[in-house]
Amino acid sequence: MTDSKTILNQWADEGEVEPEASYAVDHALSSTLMRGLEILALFNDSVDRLSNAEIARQLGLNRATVSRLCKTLIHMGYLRRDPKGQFLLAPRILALSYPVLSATRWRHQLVGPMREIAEMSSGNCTLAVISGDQFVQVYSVGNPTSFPHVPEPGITGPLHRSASGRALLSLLEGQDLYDMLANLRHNFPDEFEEHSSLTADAITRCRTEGFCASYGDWRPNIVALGTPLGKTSDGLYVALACGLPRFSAREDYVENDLGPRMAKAADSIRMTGLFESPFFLK
Amino acid sequence: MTDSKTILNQWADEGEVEPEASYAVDHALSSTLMRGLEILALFNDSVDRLSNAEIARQLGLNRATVSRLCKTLIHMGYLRRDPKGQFLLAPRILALSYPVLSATRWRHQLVGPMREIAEMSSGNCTLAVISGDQFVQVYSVGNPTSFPHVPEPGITGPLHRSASGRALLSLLEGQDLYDMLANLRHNFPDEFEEHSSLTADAITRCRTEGFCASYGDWRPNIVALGTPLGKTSDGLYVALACGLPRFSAREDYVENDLGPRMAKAADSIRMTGLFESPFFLK
DNA sequence: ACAAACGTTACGATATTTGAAATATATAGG
DNA sequence: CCTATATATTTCAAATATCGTAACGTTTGT
Repeated sequence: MTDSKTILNQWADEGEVEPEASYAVDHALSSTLMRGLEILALFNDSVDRLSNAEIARQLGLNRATVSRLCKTLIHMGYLRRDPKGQFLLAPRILALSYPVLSATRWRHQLVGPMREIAEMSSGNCTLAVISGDQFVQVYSVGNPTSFPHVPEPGITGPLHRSASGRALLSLLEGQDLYDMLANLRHNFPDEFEEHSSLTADAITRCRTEGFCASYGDWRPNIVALGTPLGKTSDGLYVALACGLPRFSAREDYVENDLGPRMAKAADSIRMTGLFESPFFLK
Repeated sequence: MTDSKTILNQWADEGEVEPEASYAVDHALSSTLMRGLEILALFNDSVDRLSNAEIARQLGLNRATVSRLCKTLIHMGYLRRDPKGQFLLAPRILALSYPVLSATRWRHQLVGPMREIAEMSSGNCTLAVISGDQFVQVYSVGNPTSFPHVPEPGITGPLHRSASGRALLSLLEGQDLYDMLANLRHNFPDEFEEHSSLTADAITRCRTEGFCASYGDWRPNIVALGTPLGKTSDGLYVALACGLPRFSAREDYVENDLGPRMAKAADSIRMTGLFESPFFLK
């Protein structure tokens, strides 16, 4: 424990990441565009429709401003209105994602192995990549009904607090990892501290044993295993994870059976040459 | 043929749709936001990376402007740069889609029937909804490798020139259909004329026989069958389609075997009560 | 029926965005 | 290797697009 703390501190202890930026309004950025995108990002799993006033409240904007921005978003086809006048995301928003999906054709080759993992864990298996300081789920197989959330492409989550995320972090090397951790610490000061030793352990474990486990660190009722895959030719870091309901996950089984098997699956996926091997395996 | 022309003309012949708008800069819309979104929309199946200059050229913007907008998009996490400095969509863009996908939970109940259709046609089966004047594919099953494109959520296509689109059009009633057709004619004058009789026939056929066929009207080498499903509780029009390579699609088989079977499949899907039945079946 | 909350439009002030020009960096060609 | 061309970013002042106030019309709820 002290050991792992030390490792993490070594990596990302002192020093401000961005001396002053990030909260101050950066005059090199376009605030109108940001606000428009922030409106789109307000929608999520549980909030699928929003009123003008609600948007204004949440973003601290004037109602008139929101009205105009939403009108623009509707004009562009990314928003629609329900009969009551509330705003909804329009399906056309999927079109923005299409190029990302079609650029990850390699994904299809992982369907087989992922199915196997999902079956052997009686849970689901997901594929995630790093985007910014989050992981983004790109694909998933398995039974969705047994989960509190809907595992679909586009779910995002914290890199330092989930099995997927930690497996992804383990792929970062030297300065890259340092920067990312510093960034995470900066953005989630409390949370980061709370999970720092678990995160450090998980990273180390991914590198030595090929997998890591999270017992509800992110979604309370889900036990997850993560395993790093590598980096694609266009620079995406990729990891696999599998998740199962907490009640059906005996620790002994997870650590000594499922974990090693996932590591093995990852090994054989890497054999295909789809990814640049992690630095710690070279 | 003259018959079908008449039908269509009846629906949407004379009259300008929007007296003057649509090309003139609408001062009620936010141009900065539009430009930012237009940048994201430049990416597609074949164009996965763009330079600043290329973006500026395509959108007719100053390079400095593009630089700032892209910086903003990167800051928001929706764009990234490759080693050469070119811009790429970041996976985080998938996160915008997630609420749309998770809102269409009913989709999971169609997986079974869709698999069957894909198998019996030795092609693929796709689920599409209307968004604006396009259809958007929401889900697909089947073998992707035999196709020239990658069938993934997010593909968009023309409502008047594809089996999916025509099946969706058949669901629109009265004024709604009239408006949509007028809109399509306005946006694609030549194309619309060229396909008008086929479109009219297809709509009629969907309503009477439950399906329509397109022999390469959209993707030249693909024969597609479309069948209307209905309207979801939150107002989305939904249709199924199946596509197969042209060479393996004998017309007799398509018309007299596959088509009726798709119509039958659609019927039994409608029995589940997931959708509000089409007006022409009430 | 009234009050309160909401959504949209108009309009003037102003803050944000824009494009030109300059700088810096990269790429290609001779 | 150097020059020439293309590209990306920054600065800055001008301009204009955006914002918020206020007013209006609607809806909702008491």
